[in-house]
Order: sequence, then structure tokens, then C-alpha cells
Amino acid sequence: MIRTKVKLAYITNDSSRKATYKKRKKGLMKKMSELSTCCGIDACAIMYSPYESQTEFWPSLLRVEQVLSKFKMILEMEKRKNMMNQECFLSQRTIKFELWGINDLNLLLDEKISNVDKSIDAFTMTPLYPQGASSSSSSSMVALPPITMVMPKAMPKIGTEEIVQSDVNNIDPMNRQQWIMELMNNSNNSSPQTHVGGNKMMFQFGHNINPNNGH
Amino acid sequence: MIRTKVKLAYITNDSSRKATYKKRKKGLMKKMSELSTCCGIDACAIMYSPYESQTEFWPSLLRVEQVLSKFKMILEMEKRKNMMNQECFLSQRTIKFELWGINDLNLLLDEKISNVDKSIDAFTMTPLYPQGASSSSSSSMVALPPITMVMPKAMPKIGTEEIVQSDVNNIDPMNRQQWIMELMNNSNNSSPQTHVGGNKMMFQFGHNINPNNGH
DNA sequence: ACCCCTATCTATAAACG
DNA sequence: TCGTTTATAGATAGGGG
Repeated sequence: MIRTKVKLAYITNDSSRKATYKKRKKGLMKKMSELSTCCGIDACAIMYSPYESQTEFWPSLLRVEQVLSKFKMILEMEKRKNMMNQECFLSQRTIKFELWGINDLNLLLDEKISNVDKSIDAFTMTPLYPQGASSSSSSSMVALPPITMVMPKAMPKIGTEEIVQSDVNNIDPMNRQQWIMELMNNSNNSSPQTHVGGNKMMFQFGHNINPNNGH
Repeated sequence: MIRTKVKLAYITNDSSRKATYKKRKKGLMKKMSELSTCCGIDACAIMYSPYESQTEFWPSLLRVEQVLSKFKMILEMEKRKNMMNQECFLSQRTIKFELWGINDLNLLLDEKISNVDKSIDAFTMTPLYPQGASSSSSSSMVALPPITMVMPKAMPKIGTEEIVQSDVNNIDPMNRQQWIMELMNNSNNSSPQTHVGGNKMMFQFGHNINPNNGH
């Protein structure tokens, strides 16, 4: 029983530190859950630590993927908007892309790649990006591997949470962890991987677009 | 004073929901801080919500960048290991790459790119990178835009936290938020952006490799 | 290692300025 | 809309099984 006021210091005893970690992690998850419920905040967590053998996902790997997808999508749209405000360097078709969410970037990149493959001159002389940040070709696989891996070949438009979810559901459970890793990694390698060791922990929260899903 | 037992439900009153959000977010950050200190867990958070105008980073944007960098690095190395176990599809040089941390992916990707499209690679010389990994500067920007943006041209090896930190410190404060967005986004666009709107919130925690940094 | 217990500390809802 | 207060619900360290 807490006779001692919590000393805010690193717990040197290994077993008690691990016990504390587990307890407090559980408490933190509960706090997240409450915040999520009470305030309509969409929340998720990725945790890896030396105290657990497996990377953990809260509230579930599926939810993590959904929240990260939404996060990426919103940021991408925000960025796209900013770019458009600065200069309309892309044709009207870009506006259409905006509604698609995540996949648009893939398509955009593929388009660029084909342009590059056709002509090196086009690659160098046609700055698709401002600030001379020219984009390279064979990079489409490089740039968005997780999306490419996850999405069906038909590449449906993404405008709603449901589609993201259904796409996520299509992932082989054995490859899900890999999927989230890719999302964080910018990696282009799609080698299957069932377990990811490490010693970190990560959380994500987000606001529910539809707050009445559950309450 | 908590006369009422907390009703685990969405708070319909806007102002009280916002107040609750702020209070509980603060409490959550404190819990994170304690967990970090007591258990040697490296932790950070990204928060965006309708209740705050700006995306928030905890404990600081710098720390978020560091933790995410370390997270990426560890995952990448882990993946590399797994790939090597499954098939030695790369030469011995890959082992060397393992020690490099984040940048290795850039180099590896560039290698593949050069194999696929030598003409592009030949065109975009100016080998800024060691190991003859004839990296087209553009492609590496695509692969790891945040890192490429951040790293000095000399591209030092990454094996320690300190290097990551120093690299991160070089970022223009106005571009930091953009940097973290890129890290999450797999995007290849480096258009500057100082404010990112949105309605989400995100946290990351990780184990301190060096637990005695501060306690 | 794990769960349960409980005294004690901590977080926080509501009230108030 | 904020900060401050305060009583109460909630979290949890240390212990025992």
C-alpha cells in the first residue's frame, strides 16, 4: 500500500520496475480509453518495451491501422491544400485526388514515375514540386509501400472510414504488424515479418469524426 | 468536487467536454512522464484535436522527432534482420548497412533503383553518399524525405541517439512540424508548411536506451 | 511469474472567482 | 474562457498467496 509517496525516479529493481511498468501502462490505457469515450477522441497506441516480448497495439491492431490511416490522410490533404494555396502547380485533376484520401499519393507517384521512365529529360526539366524538390521515379514503390501492399489492385477511392477499414481487414493477420511498421517506416521492402522486436512504445490518439460510435 | 461517479459517456456539453479534454490530456501527459521516468521508457506524443488549434507535441517536437527516428531505426534494423534470416538476397555489404541505422535504407533503395533504371541513376550523379551507393539525390528524398531534409550532406553514420539528435537540431523550427508529418506520411513532397490543421492526437512512447539520462 | 488486497497517494468534476 | 479550490473517485506500491 502506497506508504511511500511516489519517488519520481528510475526504479532500479528490475522486477518491480517491470511490475510498475505493467500496472502503469494498464492505467494509461484506461485513461486513454476514458478520454476517448468522454471527449470523442480517436485514440490508439503502439507499445514496445523491454518488458514485453511482443509489440503491443491498443485498443487493437486494426484500430491502430485505422487511426494511422486517418491521420495520414488528413495530413496529406492538409499538405495538399497548402501546396495548392501556394501555387496551382498541378492540373484540375489534383482536386479530384483530394477527395480520395491516401491512395491519391500512390497514383500521383505512379504518374510521375511513368513520366520519368518515358524520358529522363522530363524527369529533370519538369519540376512537379516547388522549391526545386524534384521527385524521383522508381520511388513510387519506395514512397508508399504499405499502401501499395495493403490496397486491392482496383484501388477504390477512400473517402470514408469504412473503406479504410475494409482494406485493413483484407490484410493477412500475419502481415498486419508489418503493415503498421511500413506505415511508420517509408520503407519499400515488403518482406513478410510476423514479429518485430524492439524496445519502444508508441501511442496515437485522434478525434472521432463520428463521436456517437459507441456512446 | 467529484460528487458524481464518472459516467463513462461522451460529454455532450461542448465547453465542459473541452475542459475535460484539457484536464485529462494534462493528466495523461503527467502519467506518461512518470512512466517514462520510473521505467526508463522513452515517450512522446503528437496530439491534434478539435479542442486545440495547433497540433501539439509532447514533451517537445524535438523529442517527438528523436523518438520517431529511433523507432524507425529499430524497426528497420529488425526488418533487415528478418529478411537476412529468410534469405541472403543481398551481399555481405548488407551486414554493414545494419550498423548504419536509418540511412541504410536510403542507400539500399538507391542500389535497387540503380539496378532497375540505370539511366536515371547515371543522370542524377553527384554522389553525395558514401559506399558508392550512387544515390540520386532526388530518389533518396523520396524514400526518406524527412531524414534527407534533416541530415547534413555528409550523411554521417547513425548509430547513436546523439547523432539523430544533432541532426534533428538542424531543422528549421518552421519546418519541424512538416518534418514529423513527413515521417508519418511516406510523402515525397517537401513543400514547407508551418501549420497543420486536423483533428487528431497521437502519442509515442519508447524505452530509453540510456535510462540514466535524467534520473 | 501472476493475481488480489488495501492504505495511501493522485486525478479530477464541479463550484467558484 | 480561464485559474483555483476541494471533496471524492480512481490509481497504485508494496505485500501476501
